[in-house]
Amino acid sequence: MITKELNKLFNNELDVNVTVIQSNRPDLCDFQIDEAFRLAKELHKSPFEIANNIVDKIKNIDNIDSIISKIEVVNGFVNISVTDSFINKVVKEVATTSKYGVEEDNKKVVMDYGGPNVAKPLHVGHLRSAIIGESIKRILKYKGNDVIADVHLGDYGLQIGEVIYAIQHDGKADDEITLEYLNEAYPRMSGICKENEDIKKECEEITKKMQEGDPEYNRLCDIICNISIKDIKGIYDDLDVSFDLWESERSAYNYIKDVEDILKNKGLLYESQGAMVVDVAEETDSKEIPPMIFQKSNGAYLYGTTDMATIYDRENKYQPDNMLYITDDRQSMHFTQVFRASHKAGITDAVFEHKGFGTVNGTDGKPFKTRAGNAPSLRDLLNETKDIFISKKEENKDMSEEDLNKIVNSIVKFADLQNNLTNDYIFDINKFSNTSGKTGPYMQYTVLRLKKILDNESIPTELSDNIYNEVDRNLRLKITNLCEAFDKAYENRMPSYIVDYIYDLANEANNFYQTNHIAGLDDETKKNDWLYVLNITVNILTDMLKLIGIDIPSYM
RNA sequence: GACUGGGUAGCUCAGCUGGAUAGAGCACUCGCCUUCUAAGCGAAUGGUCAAGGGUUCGAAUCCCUUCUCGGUCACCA
Repeated sequence: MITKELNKLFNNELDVNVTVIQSNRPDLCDFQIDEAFRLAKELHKSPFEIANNIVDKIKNIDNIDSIISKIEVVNGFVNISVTDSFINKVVKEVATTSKYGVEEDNKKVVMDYGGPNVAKPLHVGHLRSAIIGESIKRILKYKGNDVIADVHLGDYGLQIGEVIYAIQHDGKADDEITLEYLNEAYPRMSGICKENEDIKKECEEITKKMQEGDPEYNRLCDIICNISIKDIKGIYDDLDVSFDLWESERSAYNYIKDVEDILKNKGLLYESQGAMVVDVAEETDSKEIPPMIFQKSNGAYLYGTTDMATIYDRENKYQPDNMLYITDDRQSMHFTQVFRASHKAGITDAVFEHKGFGTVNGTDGKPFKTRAGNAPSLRDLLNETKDIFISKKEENKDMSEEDLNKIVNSIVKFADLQNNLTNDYIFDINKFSNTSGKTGPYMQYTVLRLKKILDNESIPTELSDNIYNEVDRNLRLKITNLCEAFDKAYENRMPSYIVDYIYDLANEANNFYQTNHIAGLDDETKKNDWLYVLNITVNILTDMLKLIGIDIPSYM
């Protein structure tokens, strides 16, 4: 918030455009302006001259002494330090403004994340889409946008055909179709279809007939979906991941015909190698973008078809400004095709965004697999994390399920979201169960111990002009930097910027905790000031943690 | 092969729309619990930012080349 205010103030007064940024040399100053170097060429003057000029102008601003305590030119950089009273003024602004001063936006956004496949058990790969998507959704909402989140189930594809094949060949009665059976049948069939072309063809045939409305296949599909969705909802509930819509591939089938007509009317659909496709290549492409396959040569529809139909449906129902997808980055080609085809067809003019995240790898750097060869289930991972956490301390055995769940979530989410989401990462259960250092539990612990101080005190509403020591000052400065961090996360759709901010703030707060004791303070002003600062710190930490899906347990 | 994303401390990663001395966590070493929760705090150690060249006042960051590891490239999602 300080850089924003200084930028506004300076650019009103200066004849050149400058940008104030956080200092990267805190030993020298609080803020800096690097513009002199850039302007040197433009203005044909030396950077030193320009920097001095900027400083002179700033020094002449009315009442500037109340804001800036020191401003000087060092090696062409303009170094600025602000007064304690100005820091306190901004801390008060942050504390009393709605959403700590984060400015609102008002777009309508449809988000598509989670994307679990019915009949396939959730594995660690699904963790990423769920928690990254959930966090981005909360960030978008916090910014004031109208967000509609759709889990968008994969419930009508080949995997269902494969499982139906298994059910029929295993001679399973309806009541014998259980979650355990599905968890076993899908990976088995998936393996068989890779080896056996004939069986694969049969499964494809079943899939196609189901999509064409075969009553028996659709009845079995219902059974499979009901069982699987119940399980999926249970896990998402535990992860505190929620959706406004539970639409799916299957629900998109209602709109395929409409989209097909539009494509035909516009002459965009044509036959190629037996399939019906939409050409999406553009002249500026640096690589070949193959056409989007709308309908397979055997008549069945694909992921791209249902995605287009879904886009058509969303446009009709919500007229969103943006449609945002959170999936594995390996799907980026698919989305390029779908987005282009949709814009060409004119079924929406919404801005499409695909945020592709990296793959979860094992400690060997290869896609994560258990010894049995399949990806480990999400449920197992969460349980194992919980067990390891409980084993860390004797008292943990007595924690409530609710608190344990909050901690397991914080461990898993904080570990994931602190990474740059576009990169792959190595999944290591030891890292995911770590509770000290840059981890979720560290954040929760920080909040709890600060809260303990506030518990029996009344929270002051006034803040004096004083700052009492360097640690105190650092904490207050960090508080004033929330808006910048938030906006960076918002604009880039990257929760990791918020994670970084929370971690830095918690670090400063723990530093403060260690250095400055409030209990037994005689100086009432100092005590009030510190309570004020700690209170706003706790509030910010709590709210920002909430944005990455982390709640504070009652005790730890 | 084309396109694309990586290669930064022993390990896992930040930093990448160029800025002053490259940062965290884990691990290792040393201090700090009669004072609000030690799941904490402080200090120390650890780097040719894959290699080479270029642009620039300034490069981990931008450009080129090479090496190396992933991923994608028409009927899976």
